[in-house]
Amino acid sequence: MSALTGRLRRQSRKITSPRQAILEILRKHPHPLMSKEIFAIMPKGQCNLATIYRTLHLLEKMEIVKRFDFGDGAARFELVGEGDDGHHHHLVCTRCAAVVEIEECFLREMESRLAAANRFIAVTHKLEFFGICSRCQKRPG
Amino acid sequence: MSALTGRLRRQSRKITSPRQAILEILRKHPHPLMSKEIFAIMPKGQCNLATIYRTLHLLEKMEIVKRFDFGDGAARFELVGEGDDGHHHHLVCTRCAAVVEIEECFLREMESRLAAANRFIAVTHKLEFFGICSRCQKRPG
DNA sequence: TGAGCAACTGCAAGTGATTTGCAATTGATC
DNA sequence: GATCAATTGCAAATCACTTGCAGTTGCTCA
Repeated sequence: MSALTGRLRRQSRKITSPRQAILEILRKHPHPLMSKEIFAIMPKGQCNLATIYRTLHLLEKMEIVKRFDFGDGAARFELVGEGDDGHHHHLVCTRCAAVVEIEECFLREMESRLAAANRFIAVTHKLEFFGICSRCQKRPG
Repeated sequence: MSALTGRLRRQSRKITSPRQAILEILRKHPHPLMSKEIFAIMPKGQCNLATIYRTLHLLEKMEIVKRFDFGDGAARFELVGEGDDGHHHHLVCTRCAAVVEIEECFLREMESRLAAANRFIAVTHKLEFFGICSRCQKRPG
């Protein structure tokens, strides 16, 4: 935690109580969270929703959090580990939104191949898997 | 084209002029198009924007078009070929939005692996590559 | 310790993509 | 050509997210 606040301070950003609260929630919930969810988890009145959006934006730019897109129109964020670039993927249940983190990613090689073949540089990718989890398979609907 | 209208008719959907116009535009532009773009391409007053949204929704449900998400907040649609499921990926320039279609997809095997390992069924995936195209590399900014 | 100030925050209004209620219109069927 | 459900246009409503602005609050430095 102090490492994070250190990074903030180094860029002359302030350690405010909303920011601490947001980081704390992200640390306690090692899952992709939407701004709205962070807001709901947080004790009433501790911080404005707009501030959560602004903070997440800042933390993303500082590479302290990573943004994920599950295609439902709401961005989700996860804390990035020390020395990690946060790159990984998920398997998401389309019924209940349960999320499984996926470690392996063998697409780096394909990135370079695509970059060379199409004269692109700085190629990255976004990949998410979707399906129906075992619990939801048993439920009707 | 008649194959498409046939599919519409079979589900007791009507072949209306807005729908024909939309399908025609998608056929002429084999690239992912946003609703807004389809609206702009279409001769003024030929069809309402809301109708485009509704039509694309319907066509997607009927698997006549496929939805893609480039992470910029606007959905894009492509016509799906006959007998094809439309599954493929793109390499998108983050500066000028140029799009390269990517045929190969070797993730089907990984899908089954993930499904088995996590007890999911009906696993699919969304994958897009992003980078900077050669033209944009030469421009400042 | 406290003055000074840039960085922050809350609030409310604004965006931009997409959806929806409803009354008028229009294909498809007979 | 009548009939009727499917469609459309229009305007208002959503939803996630952003922004202007005036009032706060961490940090720095004397």
